Amino acid sequence: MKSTMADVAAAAGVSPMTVSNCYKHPHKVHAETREKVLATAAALGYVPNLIASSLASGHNRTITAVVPSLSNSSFARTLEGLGDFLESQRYELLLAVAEDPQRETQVIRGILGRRPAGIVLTGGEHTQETIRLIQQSGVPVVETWLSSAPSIDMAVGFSLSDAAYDMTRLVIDKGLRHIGWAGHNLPDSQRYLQRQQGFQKAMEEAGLRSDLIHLTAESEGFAGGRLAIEALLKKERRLQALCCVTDVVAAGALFECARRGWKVPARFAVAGYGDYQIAAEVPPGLTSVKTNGAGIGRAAGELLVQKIETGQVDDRVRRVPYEIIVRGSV
Amino acid sequence: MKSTMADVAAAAGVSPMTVSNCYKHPHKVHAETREKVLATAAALGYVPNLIASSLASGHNRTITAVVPSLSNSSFARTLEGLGDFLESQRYELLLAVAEDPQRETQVIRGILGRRPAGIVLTGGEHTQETIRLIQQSGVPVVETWLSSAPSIDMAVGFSLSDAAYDMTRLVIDKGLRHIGWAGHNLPDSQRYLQRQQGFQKAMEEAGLRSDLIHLTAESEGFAGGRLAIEALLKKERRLQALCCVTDVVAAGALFECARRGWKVPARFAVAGYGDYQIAAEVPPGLTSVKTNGAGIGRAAGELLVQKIETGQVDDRVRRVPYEIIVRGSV
DNA sequence: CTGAAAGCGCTTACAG
DNA sequence: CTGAAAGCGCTTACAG
Repeated sequence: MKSTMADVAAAAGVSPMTVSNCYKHPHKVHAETREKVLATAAALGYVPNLIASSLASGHNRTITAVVPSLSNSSFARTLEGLGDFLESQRYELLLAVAEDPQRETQVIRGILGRRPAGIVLTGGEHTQETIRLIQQSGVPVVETWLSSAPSIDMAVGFSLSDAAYDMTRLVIDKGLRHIGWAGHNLPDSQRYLQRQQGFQKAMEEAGLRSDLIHLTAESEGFAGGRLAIEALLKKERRLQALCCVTDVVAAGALFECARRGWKVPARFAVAGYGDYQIAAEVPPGLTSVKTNGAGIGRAAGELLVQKIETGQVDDRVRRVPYEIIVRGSV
Repeated sequence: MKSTMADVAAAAGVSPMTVSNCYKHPHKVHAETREKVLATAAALGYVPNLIASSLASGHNRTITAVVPSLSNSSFARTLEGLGDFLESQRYELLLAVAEDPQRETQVIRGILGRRPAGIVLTGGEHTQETIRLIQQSGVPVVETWLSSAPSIDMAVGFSLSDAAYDMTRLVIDKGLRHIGWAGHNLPDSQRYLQRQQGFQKAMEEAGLRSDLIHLTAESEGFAGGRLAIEALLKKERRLQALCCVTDVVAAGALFECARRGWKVPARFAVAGYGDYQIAAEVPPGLTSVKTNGAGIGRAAGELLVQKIETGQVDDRVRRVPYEIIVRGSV
C-alpha cells in the first residue's frame, strides 16, 4: 500500500540515508544511484512522509491561514495573493475557517498542534487565549486587514476608517447633505464599525447629521441596501445618498433604486466599499473603495517568510494602499 | 518556548505515559493526577504535538479538501457543509487550492505526504498521475459536484446536464423560440460543457435552433452576460431569451437588459444557474437552478467518515437533488 | 559518495 | 491507576 523510505531503500539496494539524500540533497548522491532510487520510488508510488520528516528535522514549509468566511471576495483575494507568493517561495498554504473568535481559538489549537512555520490571521479580534497560545508557541504570525497596531506579532492592512472617510467626503463634495450609512452588525463587527466611524467623522466635520445609520445582521447583504433605504427614509424623507459598508450592500441599494424608478445618481447616490466584481457591472457602475486584497496577502507572505528565514523583519507593520474608483453611482 | 510532553511530565512529577493518557484516555487516569497534569500543561502552554502523535499512532483526524477556486459560492457552500459535518464528528478540515488539474497533482502530492484520513476533490477532471497517487496511497477520496461515475473512489453530485435541460425546458414552455446560451470556456470546462449539453438537448428535442452559443473565458463573468447578448444578437436578431451557465453571467445579462431598457421577461427572458445570493436580489429576480452545495459537502463528509471508520460505504455514489427556483426573469 | 547510530515527540502493548 | 520499552518514518551529525 503505502511504502516507506526503507521499502524504497531495500528495493533499490541502498540505505535509507541515501534515499533521503536523493530528495533533500540530490547533488550529494551519485547521479546513477539517484536515478535508480528515484525510479524505484516512482515504481512503488512512494510519497515521502512529511509528518515523519518534519518531526525528525523540526522544520516544515507549511503556512496556515485562518479566515472567518470563505464567501468573502476580499479574503479570497488575500488568500490568492498569499498563495501565489508562497508557491513561488516553495511554501505550502493550508486554510482553516473560523467564524468567530471563540471558534478561532479551537482552530488555532489544532493548527499549533501541527507546528506550522507561520500563521496568517484575518482581522484583529482574537480571544486572549488565542493570543496566549500563539505567543507561547513562538510561531510567527501576521494579522491581515488590520487598521490598528498588531495585537500579537506582525500586521498588514490600512485604515478602514480613513477609507470610509475619504469616500464620504467624495459624496459630500457633490453637494449632497442628507446622507445615510448602511452598515453591518455582525460578529466581526470591528471592521465594519471602523468604516462607520470614518463615515460619521466626515459627516460631523461637514456639519451634517451623522445619525442616519442602519445596521443589518445579515452577512450576505444585498437585502441590507434595500432595508437601509426603507428604514432611513422613515427617519429622513429627504435622504439623497447612501454610503455602504460593502459593495454587496451597495448593489442591493442600487437594485432598490431601480425598483423605485429612482435615477442614479441624480435622484439618489450610492457609494460602495471593496470594489468587488459587481461594482463594475451593476448599472450605472458603483463608485467604490478599491482595497488591494491580493497585495495584502502578498505582503503577509513576505513578512512571514522573512521572519521565518531570518528571524526578524524590517518593519512589523505594512500598509497596503487603497484607492477610490469613481463610476456612475456617485 | 514550546514544551513537550516530557516537560509536562517532569513538571507534574509523572511519566510521559500518564500525560498522554490524560488526553487520550482520561478515564484511565486518577482524577487528581489528571487535574494536576492538565493544570501544569496549561501553565506551560503545552499544546500536544499532533505531528508526533500521528506518526506514532498511524492515525489522524484530518480531512483535506481541494477546490479550484475560493471565489465560487457553490464551492464555498460545499466547504461550509463539509466543515460543519466534520466538526460535529471531531474531524478537522484543511483546505488547499488548485486552479487546474496539473496544479492539483502537485498539491495532492503535498497533501498525501501529510497522510490525511481522507480527501475531498472538486469535479471529475484529474490527471492520471493524481489518480494513481491517490489510489496507491489508499486514502479514501470523494469527488464532489460530479455528474458521472467516480474516476477514483466515491462521488457525490447530480446531473449537471439534467439541471440545465430542465431549465431550458422551462424557458421553451413559456413559448419562447429564439433562445441563446451564455457559457464558459474555462479550465474546469467539463462542468460547464455538461450544462451546455443539457441546453442543446432540450433545444433539439423541441426542434429549435441550438447553436446560439456564446462562450467566454472570463472566470468572474458579469461581463459574460453582456457579451453573450451582443454576440448572439448578431447571429439572431430575434433573440428572446438567454440561458446562462451561472447566476453571475445571468446577472450580467440582466444588467445589460436594464442598460438597453428591455423589460424582463416581456422583452427578454434570462435563466440562471446556481441560485446564488444575487439571484434573489437582482430585479426582477432571477429564475435559477438551486443546487444544494451544503448538502453535497455534508454528503461528502458522511461518505468519508463512514469509509474511514468502517472501511466501507453503503453506496459509493450519492445524488443530492437540485431544484428550479422560479422568480421574475423567465 | 554511502551508511550505522541516535533521536524527533509521541503511542502502542504490555508489565507492575 | 502508573510506567519502562520499543517503535512510528524520517533526518541530523558523524564516520568511513
